[in-house]
Amino acid sequence: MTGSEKNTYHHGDLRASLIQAAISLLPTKGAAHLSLREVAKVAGVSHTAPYRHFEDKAALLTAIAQTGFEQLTQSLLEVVKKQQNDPEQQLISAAEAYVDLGIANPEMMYLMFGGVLEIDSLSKTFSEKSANAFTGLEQIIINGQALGIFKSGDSQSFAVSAWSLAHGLMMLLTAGQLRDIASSSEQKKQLSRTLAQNLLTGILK
Amino acid sequence: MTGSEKNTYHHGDLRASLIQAAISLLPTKGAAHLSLREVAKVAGVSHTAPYRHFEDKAALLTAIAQTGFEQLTQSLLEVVKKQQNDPEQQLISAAEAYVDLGIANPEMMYLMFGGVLEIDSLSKTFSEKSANAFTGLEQIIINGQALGIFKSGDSQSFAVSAWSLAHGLMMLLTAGQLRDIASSSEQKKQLSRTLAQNLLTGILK
DNA sequence: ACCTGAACACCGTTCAAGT
DNA sequence: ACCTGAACACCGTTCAAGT
Repeated sequence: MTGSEKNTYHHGDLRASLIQAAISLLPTKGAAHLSLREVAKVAGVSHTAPYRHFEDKAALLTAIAQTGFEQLTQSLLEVVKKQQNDPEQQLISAAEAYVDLGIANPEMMYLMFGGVLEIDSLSKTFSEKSANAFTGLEQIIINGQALGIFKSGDSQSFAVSAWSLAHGLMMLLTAGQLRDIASSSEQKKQLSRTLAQNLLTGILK
Repeated sequence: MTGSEKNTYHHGDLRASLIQAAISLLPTKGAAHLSLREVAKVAGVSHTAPYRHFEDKAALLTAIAQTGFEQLTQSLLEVVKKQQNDPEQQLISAAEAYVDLGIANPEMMYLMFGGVLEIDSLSKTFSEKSANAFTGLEQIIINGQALGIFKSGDSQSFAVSAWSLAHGLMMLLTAGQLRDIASSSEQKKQLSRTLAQNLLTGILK
């Protein structure tokens, strides 16, 4: 018992255990109905123990959302690396990765983007994490412009366009608004590629 | 007292009064923290009275969300009518109207799209109301194709593209994710027009 | 330093009872 | 038919107390 085992239950890194417990409950309970007391129970501590590690429930939820933003940033970075020097394909794959994440973790998406958390509470998380994801997108655009593949001009508005398109599709799919159009995972991913293509080539004749 | 006044407080149309009370509380309390007991108090009835008119809290929230979908559908219809036979301008104005609604009612957007309600609970509302909004969009596309302004081809994917773009931008703005790029209402509306333009003309050279 | 248990002010929901 | 009040099983949060 010199450290090879977590000494007992309540010890080690309760903060991390609480985050882990909350993430495990998220898919079944839903972002809107996650209870701090149940998280504590799953972590094996009393319902007041979390207050030594988080100021309140919102602080715990923010910590969870942060892991979601990290996941999102990482998926996008992987996509960019795998399609080196093909900005067109990068944009299509980025949209697909975004939709993929929503399919896999709908309740995490609601937590990150559904207004569960106050905007101010997420401020720091956003500035650091979701800005990174956006910067990745902007780099794809700027690179594509340098290669002469994309139109020159307002790179920021191009990046916001791509982000909005992918984000909107992901949210509409997650909320079930497009279930008449795409129900299976494969249909959803196909739709994300088609939409990215539409943004690339435009719909004007 | 032959009908010119609502007989007393608890009478007339409590169902409508409850919906009205809930809508009035929505902006300040937030979709995530609206309490049925407080709605009842504002409506001037006991906290159990709502159960004569709604099966549960979710049913009340669904009724509120439905008014949101009606508002959305109506704004889009107005836009279409005001820009008759100019599908390009219709698409730009539709995006702007969508963003406008989000600016005016952020908590309503969270209620409609933020995962507060179960998908099944919204099923009927969606089939009837948000399908209408989408049908309006599709009509813009089909009309534009008939006029030779838009590319021929998959009109449905064009409509979903426009919807996703507007929806994503609105949600990102509402959640504060784009506050470094657009903070004032005018900047947000400008951004919506720019993005619609990007979708129209494409970003590929 | 870290955790517990009692306590408080809230919830949503059910049900017998009142008019 | 419609509404009320008590009751139940939950919440988030605070605080004195334990180790």
